[in-house]
Amino acid sequence: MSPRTLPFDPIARAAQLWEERIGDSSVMAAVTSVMRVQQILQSAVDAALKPHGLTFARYEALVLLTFSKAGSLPMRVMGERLQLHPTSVTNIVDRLEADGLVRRLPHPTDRRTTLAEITDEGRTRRAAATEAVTGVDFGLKGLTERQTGQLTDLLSKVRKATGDFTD
Amino acid sequence: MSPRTLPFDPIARAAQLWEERIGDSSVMAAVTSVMRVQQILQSAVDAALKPHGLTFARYEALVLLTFSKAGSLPMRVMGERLQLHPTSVTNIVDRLEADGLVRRLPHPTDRRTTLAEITDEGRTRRAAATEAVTGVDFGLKGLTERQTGQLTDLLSKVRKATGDFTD
DNA sequence: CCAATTTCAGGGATACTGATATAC
DNA sequence: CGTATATCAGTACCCCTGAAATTG
Repeated sequence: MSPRTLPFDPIARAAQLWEERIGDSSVMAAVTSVMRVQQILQSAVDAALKPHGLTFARYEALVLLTFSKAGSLPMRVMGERLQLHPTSVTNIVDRLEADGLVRRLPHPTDRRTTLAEITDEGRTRRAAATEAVTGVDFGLKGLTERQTGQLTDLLSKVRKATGDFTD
Repeated sequence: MSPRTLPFDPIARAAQLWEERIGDSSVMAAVTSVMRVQQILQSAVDAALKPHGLTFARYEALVLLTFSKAGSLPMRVMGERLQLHPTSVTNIVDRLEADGLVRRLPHPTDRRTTLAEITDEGRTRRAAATEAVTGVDFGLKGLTERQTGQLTDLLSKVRKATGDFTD
């Protein structure tokens, strides 16, 4: 495996060269930074969830169902909220159902739609997994509470501008 | 396909419920935001690169080689700079070489290592791809230049705190 | 003998396309 | 009839593990 630490900031170095050869580097540096930090967070979260048999995507699905009033949601709605492709929802619910964390139910009035309902075991697993990920701060380090909020705010501007939501 | 736009911010809503049921939500909101924005940027960049037959990972490799003095680097070094697994470097160089954008060369003194050298066609492709990605601002919208810099700074704190680099 | 570099085989995760069955 | 929901088959991409071959 490659050394995990470089003696310089590779993004800052790339930005400098980009500036000399191509042009303004601020957007490129920001985008590359998001990509890299996402990798860091993803691997930290996945490592914390692995002992619980969950990936981040499946964990998010469990959390979403936990927060729903009836403990169940149409799969289409899950896809909307989690921004997942319909086939990805099918796959995630498949795995969760195989592990007994979720149960498929027919929708009471619309027979096209399928509800995914969290099971008792799913709720237990979700609680344990939450302890695991919060215990490592989701892999997020180096920011004050205020800076953490600033990061969320900046990213929400991006999400809003790209049509992720309106309000 | 699900509607691409929700009439509310799903992360803000999740954060509110998290706060009521679990506890402080600032870290969870920031991490979820990074994940979501990364998806948005990745798909925007990949869409811009697709007509040029490149993924973002392969594009980054081309840029790295373009910036190197000799137009070539040991594959191990590419992995370090791009934070890629050795097998991922092999795969990426495989694809680039199959497209004639990169060439494998023996290292002059260390016969264990292989150099990847960008070809003339690779340089041409890299330039065209750069126009494509900068033309859509790498998918990054909604931030002023100053906010873009703030985002990079905040994320660099995270990268440094997690050992991505030292300086 | 041990370490470094690269490759290969194989598996896991997610995203997408296109097609299908069912139901509104 | 057209639309919506979910599934399935197949593909692509990237990551990782473990093992091997070559060389330092």
